[in-house]
Amino acid sequence: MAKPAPLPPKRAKAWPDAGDPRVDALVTEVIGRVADKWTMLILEELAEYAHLRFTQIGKLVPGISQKMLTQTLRQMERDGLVDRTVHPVIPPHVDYRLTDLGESLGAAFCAVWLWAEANLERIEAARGSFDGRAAG
Amino acid sequence: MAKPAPLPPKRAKAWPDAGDPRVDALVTEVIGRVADKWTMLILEELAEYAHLRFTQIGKLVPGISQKMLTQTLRQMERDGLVDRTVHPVIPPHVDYRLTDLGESLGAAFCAVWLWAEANLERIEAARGSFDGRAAG
DNA sequence: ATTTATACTTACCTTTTGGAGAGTGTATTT
DNA sequence: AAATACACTCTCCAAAAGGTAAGTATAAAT
Repeated sequence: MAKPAPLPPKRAKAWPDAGDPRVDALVTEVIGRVADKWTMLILEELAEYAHLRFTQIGKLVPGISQKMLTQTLRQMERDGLVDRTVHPVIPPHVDYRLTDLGESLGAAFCAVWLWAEANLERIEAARGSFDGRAAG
Repeated sequence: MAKPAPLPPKRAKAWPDAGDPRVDALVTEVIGRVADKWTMLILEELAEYAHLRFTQIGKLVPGISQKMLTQTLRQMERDGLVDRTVHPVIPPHVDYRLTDLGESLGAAFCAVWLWAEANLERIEAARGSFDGRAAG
């Protein structure tokens, strides 16, 4: 046949419905911004310690560079996830803590974290069998 | 002072505890892999339609290129999130559907999706006030 | 006979991401 | 007198992500 296949019927929805395309685009953008490696790792540390200073976060998050630390914290601040408090003393003293919004994201993302933890073995098994099939 | 500041006390844990560093690293890797833009968008479409073909997904996910579509689907298959069924006919016919693992990730990620949807306005407001402060 | 549908792969090129390392300014510690 | 703590910023460079466009094979529709 040289005619495009029609879409199958939708399932009963178990997912927030894709309504307004502008809202969808924004949601997508927000998720893309928020669901990244460094943001999640910093979020976790701040969820654990309530308030931390710049260099402390740098030590707690393994492998992060100063550049990424600054950049990620600025983004999180801009998005309203963290509060940044500057104490104008010498040497400088800056505290970071989660806002209510940041806490609620932490709570939501917790489910994904738990999923990853709970399904690590299944994922590794799937990869093993996939790679086995591919490589022979 | 020229001595490093000590860490503040930990809070009561509301987060899955960071235990074994190897598990942590794997969880982080899995989250980094799984929580990306295209994976999430494809996941959503497959959650909505149960089974879809390659070009159908391409049309449903706005802006995705063939390359990214193939690449992301392969990764999802390798990680055990989707099943790929090839019908050896001409022209080729390939169906994609979520596995149980994929469905469960969709369920977990749903909370983040809902969070983003629910807090869009707060995020935009935060950005507006941040940018306002910065630009003067 | 030409176009279209299907599900890709491959090669090339641009954009984005991110790491390394040096610089800033001052006060306390050694 | 020299090093350290702090919270960055800036520049340069390498690597990774990702887009575009062309190619593949074949049968059905026009």
